[in-house]
Amino acid sequence: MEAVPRAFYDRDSRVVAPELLGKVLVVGGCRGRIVEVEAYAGGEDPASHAYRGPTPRNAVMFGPPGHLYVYFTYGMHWCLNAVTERVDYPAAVLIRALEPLAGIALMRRRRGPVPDRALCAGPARLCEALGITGAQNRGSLERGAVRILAGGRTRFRVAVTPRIGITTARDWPLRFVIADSSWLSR
DNA sequence: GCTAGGATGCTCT
DNA sequence: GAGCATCCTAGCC
Repeated sequence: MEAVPRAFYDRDSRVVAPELLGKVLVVGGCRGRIVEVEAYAGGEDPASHAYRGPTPRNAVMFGPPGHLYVYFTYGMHWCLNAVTERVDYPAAVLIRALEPLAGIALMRRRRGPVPDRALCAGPARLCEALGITGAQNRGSLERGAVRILAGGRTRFRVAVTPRIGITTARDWPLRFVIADSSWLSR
């Protein structure tokens, strides 16, 4: 199946985020359906890493859409974003949970003894399950080692909630989930 | 089932 | 030096 084209990402992150639901993320032999995302919306979003302007860490958010923004947090965890919007406008969508589809034995080995329900239910958990680290930062989602495929499920109900794990702009309704999925982070 | 607290180090002030 | 887009374990219902 074809990867989602760059033009898909070249739109408002609040539009791209719900449209990523149901699509399939591929890394090597591992695949998972995207069931939970959060939008981080450019310079006007005080919860965004890019809110205070460009830094070495967030530089990729100011670059072209359709690339990976992978950052390290809490001293031990990696999290994965898809960069959206035009060059110089910093926005991204955080991938928060996947429904494991393929490569599940490898995911279990990487994650250790956790129930399958927790394999990819959280932004740092899915990065560990898929072997994603800062080495993948700036990679192309269209041509790189980590890709998102066009197509996927489209018949499901989308629920919108506040974002998780932030303190500023906590109430903005920018978390999107497949409502009846049993693979969500909470 | 639930909550509280600790791990651990990079990033920016 | 403070804060962090998190996760896991221990302890207690």
